[in-house]
Amino acid sequence: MSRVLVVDDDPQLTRALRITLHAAGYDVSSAADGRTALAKTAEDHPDLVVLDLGLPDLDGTDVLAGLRPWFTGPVLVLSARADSQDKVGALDAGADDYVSKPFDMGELLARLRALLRRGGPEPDDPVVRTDHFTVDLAARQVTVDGAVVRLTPTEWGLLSILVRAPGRLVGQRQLLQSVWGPAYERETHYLRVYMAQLRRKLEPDAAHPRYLLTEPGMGYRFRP
Amino acid sequence: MSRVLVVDDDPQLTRALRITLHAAGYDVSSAADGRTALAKTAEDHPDLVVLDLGLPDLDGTDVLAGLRPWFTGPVLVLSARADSQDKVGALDAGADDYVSKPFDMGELLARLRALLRRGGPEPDDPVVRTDHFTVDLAARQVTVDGAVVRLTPTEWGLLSILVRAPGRLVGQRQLLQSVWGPAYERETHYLRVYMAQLRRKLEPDAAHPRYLLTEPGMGYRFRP
DNA sequence: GCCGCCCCTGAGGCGCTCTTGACGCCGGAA
DNA sequence: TTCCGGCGTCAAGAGCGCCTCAGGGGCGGC
Repeated sequence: MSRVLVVDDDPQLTRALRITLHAAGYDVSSAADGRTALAKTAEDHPDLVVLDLGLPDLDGTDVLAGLRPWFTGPVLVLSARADSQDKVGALDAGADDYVSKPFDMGELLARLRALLRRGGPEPDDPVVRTDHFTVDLAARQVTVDGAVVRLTPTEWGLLSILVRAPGRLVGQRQLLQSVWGPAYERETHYLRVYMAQLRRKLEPDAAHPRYLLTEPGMGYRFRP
Repeated sequence: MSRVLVVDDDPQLTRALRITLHAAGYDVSSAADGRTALAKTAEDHPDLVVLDLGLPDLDGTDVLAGLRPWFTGPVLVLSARADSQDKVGALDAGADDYVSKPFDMGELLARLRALLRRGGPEPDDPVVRTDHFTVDLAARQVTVDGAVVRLTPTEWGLLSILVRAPGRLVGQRQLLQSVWGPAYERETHYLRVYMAQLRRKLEPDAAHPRYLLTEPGMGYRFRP
């Protein structure tokens, strides 16, 4: 999960942010003044910094200036001042967003999500490779030994689910629900037919699958 | 110089934004409703979209939904509503920033700068070439074997989306949403008619497409 | 008002995909 | 051993998606 550094000198607000962010699934660290903030950012390399402008030792803009030359992640500025002039200053100093206090926690979280979505880490390598075939999830294309192989929509639906959970067992019910819909939970025969087709198209030896494995009574598993 | 698309149904505000943004050095185009917004974005591919949520034809969220699958630039949402719930909804629907009306023009400009700074320079090669035809996305012109070919607006909308995602499969829903609007998601027949026209105009052998490929049941793909 | 272009709609035909059924194999339980 | 449930394979029909061709209607230019 993403790591967030909270910089604020108000222990109460810091605590509230810690709890909320942690509950939202973030890995949180904090700093109470500007120097610590700079040091911790250099040390931890967080994915995002939440920066309060009112700090005891340094002006918030100075922290921004110290951060920006080398820190490439997004910075969200918190401030008690709602003046447009302050916002413009902070944004032009390198902040990516500016939220005035008091703020709504839900909105803050949404803004964090938006920032992380954009700047965030490359969303998992969308290409899955094995020794015999590759699956390009973004382009929706499958190649076997370098040659493009055409899949039907149903085949693709099945394969993409399995491939997105490499090594993990995917239950039959889950596969049927995702590909055919909730009404088809019991049609396990469909799975057998289409898994056979996928194996014929992808496996080097369809009779002895190396990548698309059956877990009898449970479901199927993609082994990279 | 960055290109900005302003989507708003209030002519007065649109005009004010046009003037201010132009004075700030941006290249501005505008749209007064959702359908036009989607079409213009697909055609012009601006660097940034300023989107008012209150539009006459579509809900602003629908426009966002139609944009997001393929438009990678930042979207700044304008809205008369300051409710946190609305902000969260828009941000999670894919907006990168949210500004409530009335707003300070200086702040808006600062936020635009912040968004564009992060989005970075668009290294998009505006000319796509194949052995048989050339698509100039900036000039909106297509040449086949050196001769200029005229496309209708709908044909161009379709082609430009496909050509901007070379090698990638583009779903029929996404194409219909982007070119015709969210209400036409099911009209797959439109796609067939216009793909046929594009093939007649661009492909060396329309009956056996080399560049504009059909993926039955899923969508279409441009193969460079 | 007339004309041309563009968009939408419909009918027909074809190929392919999904679905369904029948059958054999295998391992475990009775 | 026999029975049985789960799995894999093969095959065939129904139905749907796709392509082509053609025509009507709307809108803007002249």
